[in-house]
This record gives sequence, C-alpha cells and structure tokens, in this order.
Amino acid sequence: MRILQLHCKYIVYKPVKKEIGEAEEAEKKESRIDDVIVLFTAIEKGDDESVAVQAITQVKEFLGKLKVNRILIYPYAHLSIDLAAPSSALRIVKAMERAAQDAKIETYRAPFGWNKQFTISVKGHPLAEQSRVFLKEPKKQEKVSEALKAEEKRESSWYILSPVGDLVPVMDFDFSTHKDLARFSKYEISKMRASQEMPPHTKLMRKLEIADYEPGSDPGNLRWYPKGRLMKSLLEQFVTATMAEYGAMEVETPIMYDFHHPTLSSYLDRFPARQYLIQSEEKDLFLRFAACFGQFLILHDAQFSYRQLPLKIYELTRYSFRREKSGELAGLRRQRAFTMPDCHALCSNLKQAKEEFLKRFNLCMRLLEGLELGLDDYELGIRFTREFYDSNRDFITSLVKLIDKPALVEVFEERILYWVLKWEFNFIDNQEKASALSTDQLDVENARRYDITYIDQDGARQYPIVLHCSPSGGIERCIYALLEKAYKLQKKGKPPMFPLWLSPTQIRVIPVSDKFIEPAEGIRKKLADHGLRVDLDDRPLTMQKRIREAETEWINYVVAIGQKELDSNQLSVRNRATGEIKGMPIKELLKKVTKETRGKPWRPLPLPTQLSKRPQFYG
RNA sequence: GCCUCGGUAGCUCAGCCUGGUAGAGCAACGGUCUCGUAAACCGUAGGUCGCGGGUUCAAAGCCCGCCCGGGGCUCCA
Repeated sequence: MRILQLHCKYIVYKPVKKEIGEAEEAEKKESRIDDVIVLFTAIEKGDDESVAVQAITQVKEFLGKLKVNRILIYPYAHLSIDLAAPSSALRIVKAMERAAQDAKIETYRAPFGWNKQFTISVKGHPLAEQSRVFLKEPKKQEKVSEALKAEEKRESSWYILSPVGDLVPVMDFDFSTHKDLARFSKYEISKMRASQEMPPHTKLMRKLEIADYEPGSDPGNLRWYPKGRLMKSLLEQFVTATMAEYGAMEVETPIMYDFHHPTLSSYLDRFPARQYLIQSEEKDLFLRFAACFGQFLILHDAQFSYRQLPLKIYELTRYSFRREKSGELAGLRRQRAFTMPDCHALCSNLKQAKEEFLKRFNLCMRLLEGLELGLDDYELGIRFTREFYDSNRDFITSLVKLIDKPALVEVFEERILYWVLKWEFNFIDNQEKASALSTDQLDVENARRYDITYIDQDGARQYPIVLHCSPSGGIERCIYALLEKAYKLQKKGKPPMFPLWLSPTQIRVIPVSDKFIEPAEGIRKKLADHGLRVDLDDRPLTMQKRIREAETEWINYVVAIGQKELDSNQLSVRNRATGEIKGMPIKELLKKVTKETRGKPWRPLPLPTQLSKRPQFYG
C-alpha cells in the first residue's frame, strides 16, 4: 500500500466518470473539505486488512502530532505499478475507512473506480507532505517456535537435592552455608536482579584488549583482538583435545540450513531459540544455533550397530547463532554469535546412556578444572521430569554425589522439550547472575525425528538415546567466567589473574635501561625457545612505568635485566600472584613455568615480541 | 519488545541546568632524561560535539524527530 499524505487547507473534488466496471455508485457532485489530511492511496498486490489497520494506526499517530482529526481517503491508483485487483482494493479501502472510524477519526472517502477532478491547497509546513509505504509483514519473521511459547507457560517446581539424596523444597532449605547456591536459586526462580553498574568483565575485556563490541555488525557479534583470539584459540584447542581423548570424532558441518527441510523445521519447533534468517535465491535459510542438525543429518546417513555404541561425535561450532533479544546481550556472557563445543553420544539403551552420562559429567568437571574453575566457582542445576525422577532416583543422586554439595533442582510435571534429564554447571558472577557453562541432556525424542537408527543384536532397527553435551559451554562464556572470577579476586584485594597457560604474555623481560636491551633480548629468546610466550619491553620509558604496565596487563612473571643480573647469572623474577621478587637461575624459572602449564595447549605470542612495535587496539 | 542512561579528541570523561572563541587526563608524535620493580619532565598535533530539522543575531548546550550504543526488565535449549 502506498499513501501520499497531504495536510491541506482545503480540497475540492468531483467524480467525473466511472473508469472501471467495479466502480462504486456515486453522485457527480462537488465536495469540499477544509483543514484535512488527504490520503491518496494505492492498494498493491499482497495487501490485506491488516495492512489497512496498520496504515490507519500510523496515520492516527501522525494526526495527533498535527492536531488534526479529519481525513479523506482518496483512492489514487497512479502511485503504484503493482496494483491489487480492483475488487480486493475496494475491500481494503473500505477496511481503512472502518478502521479510521473505529479510531474516532472524522473520516471522508472519495469514491473508488472513478475519474475525478480535484483542486487542492497544501499547507506549507515541513510535515505537510509525506509519502508512505505499508507492507504486509512477512509471516516467517514472526515465527516463534512452539518450544519458545511452551517455555513461557511451563509448569515446574523447585527443590534442593543433597548428595545423600534428600529432595527438599527450595523454601525449606537452609542456605546459610551455601551462599552461591542461594544466589543461583534466587536468580533462577525469582528472576530478581537489580544492578546499575556495568558487568565488570565488559570493561576488562576491552581494557585487556581481548574482545570488543563491533558497531559495524549486528549487536552481539564481537571483534577479537590478538590477545583475545589467542586465549580463545587455546581454549578451543584444549576442549577439542579433551573431547578427542574422550573418544569423540570431530566433524565439521554447515552453518546454515534450509528452513523448510522437513525434519529441521519440526526440530526448530522444539527448540526455544530465535534464529537469524537469510534469503538466498529461492531458499529460506537459517543459521544454526547448535551443531545438532549437522551431526544428526550425518548420523541419519551413517550405518552402525550396537557394537559401535556409545557413538560419540563432536564439533566446535564457530559460530552458533542465536538471535537473542537485544536487551539480553551482555559482553562475553551472552552473544548472538558464539563458539560452542557440541558433543552428541548415541547410546543403545537407558542403562548405557546413564553410564555415559556419568562419564561425561566427570569429564566436564575435569575440563573446567583445567580452566582453574573449581567446585567453589560453579553451582549444579539439574532439571528433569517427575516421571524420570521417580524411576531413576539413585542415578540422579549419584550426580550430586560427584560434586559433593547440594544442587538446585527443577522438576517438570510434563515433558515440554525433547529431554527428560539435563544438568548444567552455573557460574555466578559479580552481579549475582548465573550462566551455564558445561551442560548435558538426555534426549529421548530426536533419534526418531531424524530417523537415526542402529541395528541391535537381533538385527532389528532401534532408535538410540541421544546425549547432548557442551563440555565447557560457550568459549566466550568461559573467558567471561575467568574475567569475572579475576574481578572477584580483585575485590578481595588479591591480584586478578589468568591461568598461566592462557596468559597472552607469560613472561615479560624488562631491561633496566636501553643499554641492556641486547642482553635482555638474549634472555628473552632463551626462555621463548622453551615454548613460552615471552616478550620484551624495549620502550624508552622508566622502569617503574614499564613494571606498572606489565602489572596492568596481568602478566604472570616479570623479569628485570640490569648489570646485577648479568654479573650474578640470576634473574630477578617478579611473581604477580605473590607480589614477591625473587632471584633465581633461568633454569629454575623455566622449570616452574613448564610445570604450571603441563598438559595444556600452547601457541606462540600473537603480537610482535618487542613492545615498541605493537599497535594499541584500545585506549 | 519495554524501561532507563548515554553518544564531545584514539581512550576515559568535563562543559549542557543558566546559549556567546570546544576543555582535561591518559594514549600518540617530537625532544630531554639512561633510569632497579605500579605513572619522569618539556613540547606538538589531534574535534562535522551521532544525524536531520526548528527556535535564536548566535546552538555542543534549548525544542522536535531520527539513528546508534550501554545497562536493566522480560528471556535464557
């Protein structure tokens, strides 16, 4: 629908003759209307009553601004080259008229289908002349998955489950020795938070040149600076290596899928997330929000029997996309494009699924331990259906035993989604918000949906149980947890730090003055040759200043080189964790550092080794 | 989507209430200093005050509209 909207001192018009067969009946009589908004209107193909209402709603709003409440709807075909058929056009013009009357607008309408003569006087103010286009809103844009709708009215109740198997309603639990669990429960149940400050990690991610918002993209799609890219890359490697060790086969699958693919579209309805949609030629595509599709489609086509179960398949999705509402986004805590390891395991029956589930639970604990996130840093949340709990009490309790502290439990009376049991490790940040890191689900529905089958001992086709696990949660979110944890340390008066293996610079060498740059570089190289990230602050600044900057960069060890060190063959090593300066031979430092990083992936410095050669990305 | 705060130098921000030559610190650049564990000193350069319109002799500032972003709420397999 196209409307040319004119604020007129007056308009005079007179029907001259019918132009089309469907024209309305009208008298060939002159009409005059004063101080009126004239809507020259063309109805186009695809317009319907909803467009008419939409148009009038906006016109009404506009009338308020101009302090006018009188309109003339004037059918005017010449505005469009894509006109609707006259019969439906007339219907919609009438719908506009009705909508306007309903909105208490004084409404006039020129007859439809006539050749008319008119004289018009348009006012001179800037808002007097407006052209507008209204389109029917495409349906798929409004598509909300059934799961999202179901989520909104889900019925569940909350408990605390202790390691000995007591299930206590949340209201009756004594939280006095479980402060973080109390925070987690409060967050999950009441959804009450009131925080004015910025989340500390968003400031840190920029100050430390890890990541930043990218105004040139969609919100929640971040840019990563070299140091952040390095950390992310190390975490990715670590998770992938751990999954390989576990026996999962790494694959790679497309990031976009056909919206109308039959199995995919029914899965979309079972998943509570909003998608990015892309149109390409004739296809509607959506960007994946997890690796499920790609892996399930592979497994659908693969053939395997009970002998190969449990069968484990893994992908590090870079990226998964979820079009979260803009207000939900927060730095590294929640993005619209994020990197998520996703591992599925197919199990022959519930017994095998439970064994595997436990194995993965342990694996996730170990993995977070590798990031130096321990049991004090996260809380366990478990969710299940009432029915599943009733027949698997001991099994569920055995999960809680593994962390040896009470867990928050959500019990669903009915199965709304595709799983009957899931758990997450939740990190509680400085604003007392909880975010899931590791998670695993027991899925009893998707094998059937994707027609994934295995052959059992008797040669019959069976549907396996599917486990969905993100062993670390989103990689970005891991960095968020590390930053928030570091901030907690800082609040307690301790130096904020990263685990050594993730530190962009592990050791910085600082020559006392520029006379010592050369020997300092020699020492730097010696250390670097042992597979460490060591850089050299060769800038002509005072020693104090360079030490200070090393500290603000959270560098774990700082080595000063001057005459004293050259004479004694001892390095002066400043240890960030303790704040102490200790003399030690180069070997001792090497031993200390390699011990601390044993078993973890390594990558070289992502920046020039000389600080004088580095650009500033932020600030 | 709603509420709220904001957009001024690369960064952090002041100036806006009460209209009258656009500021500071840090960073950058040039120089002096050759330095011993969290900020040496001097200087130089750097701005379409988010965009559009209005009011005014005069707008970063006042008014209207728009755009963008943060945070909160809702939501979170």
